Amino acid sequence: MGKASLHKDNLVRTAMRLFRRQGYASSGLQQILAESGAPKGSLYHYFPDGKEALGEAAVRLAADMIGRMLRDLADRHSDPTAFVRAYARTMAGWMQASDFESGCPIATTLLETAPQSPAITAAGLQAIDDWTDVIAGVFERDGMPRRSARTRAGLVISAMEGALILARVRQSTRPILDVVQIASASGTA
Amino acid sequence: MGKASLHKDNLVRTAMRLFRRQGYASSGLQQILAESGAPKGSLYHYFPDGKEALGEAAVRLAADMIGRMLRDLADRHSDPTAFVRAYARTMAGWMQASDFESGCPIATTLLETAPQSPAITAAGLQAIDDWTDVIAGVFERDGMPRRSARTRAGLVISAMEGALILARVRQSTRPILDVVQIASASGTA
DNA sequence: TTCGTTCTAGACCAATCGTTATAATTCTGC
DNA sequence: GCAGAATTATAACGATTGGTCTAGAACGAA
Repeated sequence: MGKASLHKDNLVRTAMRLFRRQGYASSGLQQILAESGAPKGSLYHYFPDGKEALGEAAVRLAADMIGRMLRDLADRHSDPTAFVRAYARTMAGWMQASDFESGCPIATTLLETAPQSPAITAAGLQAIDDWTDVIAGVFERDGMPRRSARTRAGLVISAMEGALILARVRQSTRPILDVVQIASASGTA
Repeated sequence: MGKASLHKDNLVRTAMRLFRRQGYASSGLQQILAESGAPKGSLYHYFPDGKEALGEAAVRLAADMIGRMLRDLADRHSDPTAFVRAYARTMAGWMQASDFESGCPIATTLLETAPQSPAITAAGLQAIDDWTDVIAGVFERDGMPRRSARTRAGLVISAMEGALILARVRQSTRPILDVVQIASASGTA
């Protein structure tokens, strides 16, 4: 047990990478197969429901990755501003490392499929809920009321998602780093 | 003169609508042709460079639409918070009217093509620059220094782009309406 | 009417799309 | 070694992809 099927993992990882860079529809199963190194016949064995199931798995994997990263940062930073700054710096680093070709690993897929594909949309919803929990927790821990903390967390996610779009178009990490201002702003009426 | 070719306009309009809802790669030229009502032979007559040129035109049309809307709201609202609130309400209305199927008319296309396609990326860059000008103008008019105003405008755009993603996934206009808080927040260190 | 331009139809291209079915292979427990 | 399950290869499916080419229809000006 625990093998968790190397080939299956490679398929999902490769799908995530390609969906992130070039989108869901543009990434053919052939390309995913080829770049993952998984055997041709293994795709429909591990994913009998085809591409949509692979898309869902890719979104779930991405959600886990980001979620783990956020939890790690939340453990190391009690101050919300410092936390969001670390978050922004991490994403900016990824963006730069990809030469501004890869942003959020779920945004493109979701925009192409939500809400038409229930499976992928549900996976995306869980991802956003999970991230919201973590980020709101940091604000709450700092004394912010629960409801405000969740709204603020949503704003951080929105701003980050948008910033990852602007960064690719502008070919600059500036929009990403500016997101930190959301954390330190005072609440509104 | 000024006919501006009805068929060409219909092609671009239809392309914008479809790219917005289902993405750039998922929208075939056949579908665009069919839904636009334009003659089959007219596509490559008006767009000899093919789909990419159509994508660029769609992005430019969308940029114009949003730009005009923003300028109209900027004329009617001198208070930045009121302006962003009106902006958010407009976008929320569109989102709801489309049954949460259509968000930003350029985001999906850009995520699928930037920065690989220089033409589409350039069109997207101009769009964002234009919107930034309008929004920053409202903040400046309210007394905010120019640099801060432009940064804040970028945050509003980022937050709105991200909120349009979250809205589709959540099937709720809440994330969009929350963007107004960006306008009324105090600046940061 | 005639000429030249603008526009459109239609056939066709090779390539790829996601998917299915069947058969062969490899692995695992006994 | 044998049986059965898990995995993989291969071929083919119909549909569609974006793009090209040629022929001709519709048009405007002289």
